[in-house]
Amino acid sequence: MATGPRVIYWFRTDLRLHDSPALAAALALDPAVLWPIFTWDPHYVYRARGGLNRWQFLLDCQNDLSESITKLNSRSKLFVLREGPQTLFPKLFKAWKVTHLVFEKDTDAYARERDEVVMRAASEAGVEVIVKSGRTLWDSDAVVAKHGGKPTMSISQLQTAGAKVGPIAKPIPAPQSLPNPGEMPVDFGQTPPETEPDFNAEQRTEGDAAYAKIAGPEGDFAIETMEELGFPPASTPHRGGETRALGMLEEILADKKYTATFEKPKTSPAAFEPQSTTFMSPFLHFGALSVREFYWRVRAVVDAYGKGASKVPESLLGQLLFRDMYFAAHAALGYSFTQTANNPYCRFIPWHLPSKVDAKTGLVTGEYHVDSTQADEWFRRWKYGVTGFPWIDALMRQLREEGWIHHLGRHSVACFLTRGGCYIDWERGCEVFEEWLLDHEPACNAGNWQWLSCTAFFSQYFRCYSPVSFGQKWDKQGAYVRRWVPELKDLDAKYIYEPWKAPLPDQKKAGVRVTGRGETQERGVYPKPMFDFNERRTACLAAMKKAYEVGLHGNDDKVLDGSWRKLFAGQDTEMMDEFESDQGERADHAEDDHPAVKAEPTGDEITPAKRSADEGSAEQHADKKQKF
DNA sequence: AAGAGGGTTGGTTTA
DNA sequence: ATAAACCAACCCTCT
Repeated sequence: MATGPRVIYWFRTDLRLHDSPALAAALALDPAVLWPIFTWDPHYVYRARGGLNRWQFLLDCQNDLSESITKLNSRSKLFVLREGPQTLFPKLFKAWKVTHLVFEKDTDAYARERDEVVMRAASEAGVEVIVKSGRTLWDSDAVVAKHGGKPTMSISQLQTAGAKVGPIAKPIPAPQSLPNPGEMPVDFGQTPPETEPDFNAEQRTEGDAAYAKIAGPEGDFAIETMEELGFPPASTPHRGGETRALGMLEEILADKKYTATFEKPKTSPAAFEPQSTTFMSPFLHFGALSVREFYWRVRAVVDAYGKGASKVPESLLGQLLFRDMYFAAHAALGYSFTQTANNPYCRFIPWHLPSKVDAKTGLVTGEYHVDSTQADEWFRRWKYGVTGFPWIDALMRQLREEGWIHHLGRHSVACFLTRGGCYIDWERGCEVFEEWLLDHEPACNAGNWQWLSCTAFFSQYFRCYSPVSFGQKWDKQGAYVRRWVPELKDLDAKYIYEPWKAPLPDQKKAGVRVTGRGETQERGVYPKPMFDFNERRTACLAAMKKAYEVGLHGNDDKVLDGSWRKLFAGQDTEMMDEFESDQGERADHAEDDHPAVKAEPTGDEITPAKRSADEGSAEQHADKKQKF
């Protein structure tokens, strides 16, 4: 056996060979053997929401990386072990006689906990751990330290703190060779994963064999397949991998004008095939593209372009700064950054469908209270793209099928679900994005939902996206809507954003009937709008004004113990209805009150009569509130 | 210290 | 057709 360091390089969200400070540090050890491994972590398989499209994208990234590793050393590849890292590593350290464990830092709240456990085990086993920052422009922990331990809540704060950390590191070239892997005995017992609760059970339709054997079905540490995971095929046309990412980057950079003059607010959310933005975000998420490689390559084009180049924050480089801002905010706050409860920086708004919070841990459980069956119906119609507003429905359908929509499209649907329509908790939308986005990043997703819902980062709640006008501004003829809502593809452009206004002869001519509430899959039927948007906008605006006046934040005692309701007493605006513990009380009034909002188990069957009774007028809600 | 100005990305009406 | 003014008015930073 060769002497020298016996190194595990643990790949996680850094599925690349180029510009990897952690991989460079591993190779600098001059290892006698180096095992590039990936551990199949039950947390992501069962406890985090992950849609088929993102699983496919991950597998693409792993396969591409593995091939690239094999090109550098025909005896090596990405070795995948099917067990949680917390239990696996202590066994690997012994069985493989490991001297060093090297990985890239991950500041995600779960990742930190996981890595703490692994590092403790390494310390007990006498294994040296090397962790290098490589996922962001600046080490997020260093940014936080230079920002007084506080989360970065604006671009200027991030820039100021970043400047104190130092210049953004220049990218490191990919290695030219890799050491051989050592022997890989796995004659120890496999610790079975916790499979309950399983947030992804619904999509696991083909029989879960993810953990059947620690080294995979053939015992060769192969990369998983969708079949092995129990998943049907993904629907997205977008494919992952470092090779693809670097190829796409070259194409972007080749268009110097596009790269240098990019202004995010001027890129169209209605553009498709191709989209108007770079589509680099899913690759950044999995680390298939280094953000510093992206930054410095763009920077070179911008610097050479000279006058006329766009500026931070609208520019391409500005977009990368936002990403670092959210990462540093998350690094500072941990789990509380991705929820309202116990988050001092997140405004409390009494939205419908609030998260259930575990009283012991203070963390959201992944379930929510149905305080209003009407709101729950709106939420489902929003999620599945049958709101009756074509612009919103097109976006949600593209998101579901492809795992990606333009940033401004995300603004539209997020505003619509929260402060500009449904008045539903941003955490509900955040969870749907978590499931469906290829580029889902816990920090960026939560941060952007807070931004759009005006609970943090942004507060001009009177700037409200119209589900009609905003789409029209970008796409008068409605090509985007026709692509994603084919029921409407032949409708006159006059009505494409408001099909309910189309006279019957026009509907007939276009082969569509605008009717119902999206409950049917029938061809040639498109639902009526689920509410009068202008009415809802007015109600939401008034409610936001009230919530801002009350001025509570997620960590306020009154929020955590429920006594916040007193501060909203007697007001006449939209807000969270009573639920559960309050239910005995509300039952007393239920008979003579408003039947449509009576607490019912998941009301799929809301009659039209009920619906009109509950159709969210502020007066009705006021009436109801005063009784309590 | 009060007030102006800025804040990646609104909508509608009027000139 | 484009641009400015208005809508009703948020928070934070800077001077």
